[in-house]
Amino acid sequence: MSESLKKVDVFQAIADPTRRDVLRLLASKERSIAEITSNYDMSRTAIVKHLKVLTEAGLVTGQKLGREKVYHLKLEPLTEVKQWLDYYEQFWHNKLSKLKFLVENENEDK
Amino acid sequence: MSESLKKVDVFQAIADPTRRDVLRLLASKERSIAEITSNYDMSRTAIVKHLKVLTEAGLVTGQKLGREKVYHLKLEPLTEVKQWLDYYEQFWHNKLSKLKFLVENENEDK
DNA sequence: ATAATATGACACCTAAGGGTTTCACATTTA
DNA sequence: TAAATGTGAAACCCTTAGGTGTCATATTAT
Repeated sequence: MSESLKKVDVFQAIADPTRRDVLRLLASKERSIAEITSNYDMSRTAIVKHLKVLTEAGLVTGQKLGREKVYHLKLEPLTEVKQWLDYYEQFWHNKLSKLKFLVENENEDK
Repeated sequence: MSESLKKVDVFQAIADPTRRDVLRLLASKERSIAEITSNYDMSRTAIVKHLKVLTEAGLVTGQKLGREKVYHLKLEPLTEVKQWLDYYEQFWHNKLSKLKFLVENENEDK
């Protein structure tokens, strides 16, 4: 038993474009709430809510340093997404290469 | 110009557990709406809505055969997810292998 | 022809998601 | 110590998500 207090599903956490963008921001370096917020055209409160979701999904953690709270990225939960994707990769190589060809060359069955 | 009429983001489409499960069902074989519905404790109408979302994300397609409508899986949109994940894999191998070790062996920094 | 089956199309409900503003409090900085 | 900065927390709003039930219609099966 460990790390299982995730209140938010990682798939749900990454469903929102803003949240994916925040992850991208934190990938380069850790940032304070104010710093993150400065990148978006929305209120700090809204960003904090997104950070809460990301935190509960285990994708970020925040620690207080003085008066600011600095968030950094945590990649572990992405393994779940990767594993989920891996399941479909078996079909990928069998079918997708063909399908992709068909799609790119459009309506073959017309 | 092709396939770009996706009204629903693939990340949003896979955010719902039921929808991920429907994808899993369709991975084994194509199924009619009634057949899909029989696997869940919810109304056909609800399932149809999920199928609509999946369709608009490009993850499934349905074709009418007689009086039933048969859905089958389409994997292409998952490439977007895969690419997104790949971006983070650069950190994965650098940091995650270590992190994973730390996590699995719990609180090292205590 | 009739009955059973499968789906389509609505109207409707409730909770949750994503956003806002406002105010209070803690911590720096001048 | 006074002002500025960064955050926490609450109340509120609107739209959408996910679900329901009902009725009509098309297609099989008896």
